[in-house]
Amino acid sequence: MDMPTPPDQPGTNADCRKVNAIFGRLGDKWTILAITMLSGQPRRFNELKRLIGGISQQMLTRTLRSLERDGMVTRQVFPTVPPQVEYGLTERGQSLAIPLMQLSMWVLGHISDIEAHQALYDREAKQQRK
Amino acid sequence: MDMPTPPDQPGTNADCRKVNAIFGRLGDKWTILAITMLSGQPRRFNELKRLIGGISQQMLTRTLRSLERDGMVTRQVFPTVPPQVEYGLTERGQSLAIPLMQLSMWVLGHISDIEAHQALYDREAKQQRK
DNA sequence: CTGTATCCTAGGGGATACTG
DNA sequence: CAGTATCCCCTAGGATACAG
Repeated sequence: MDMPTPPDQPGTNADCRKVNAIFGRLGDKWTILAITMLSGQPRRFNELKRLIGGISQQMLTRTLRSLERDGMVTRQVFPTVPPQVEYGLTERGQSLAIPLMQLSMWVLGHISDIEAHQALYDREAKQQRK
Repeated sequence: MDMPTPPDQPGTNADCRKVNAIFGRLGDKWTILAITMLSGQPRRFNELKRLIGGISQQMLTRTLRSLERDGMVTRQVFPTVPPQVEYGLTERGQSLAIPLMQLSMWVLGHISDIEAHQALYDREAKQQRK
């Protein structure tokens, strides 16, 4: 019984919020790459690391943990002598991969146009201020 | 003729990189919300601000500038006495909105499952360590 | 091989005040 | 009303060292 009006901001539709939270995940530096590399076949930790390329051990661990927490990825440990851990997409992870790939395709199809537009924009901006 | 092997990291497919870069944009705190609010009809600055809710003036400006730079959004200034600026989606912006909405639908359809899985995961993790 | 613990930095993002 | 300029904080993410 405290807040008169702003308990929930105007257009802050709860749905939009949630969607955005997940997009934040997907948009982080490695998540999409990881999902992509896992679609099709399960992969071992270092195999993933090589495939992704440029990711630090720690970030790969973090990324995979988050995905595991979301139920997107399974983690199976084989207690062999040098321990092996295999990661794979869950059903949910695979179903996510579908709209994800569609969006990826859109980006790939438009990326050169976008980059051209950025270059143009930057050129105009530079001229304006000097 | 310099670099023997690592000029481009292993799996660092250039395509994946580019897709990821755009996803970083989409995943930032406000971009998706802004695109969503602009789909359907153009909006004025403060109108957008109200609709989105919780966004600072500066972040709205930055977000819109980025979208403009990418050619997703148009900006039209009406030199009225209190200046008015209207933002709208370009054709490219509208075409992006399509796969974006599909992904949003996926998230909305799975968000409760995901949250449940997270809660479960957190509970198990907590028990394990204490 | 896989994972955790530290430490550190760059930049995203908020608040506020000021301008045309 | 729309936008810029400052200042400041917090956290994503890298490097490194260590452990099972």
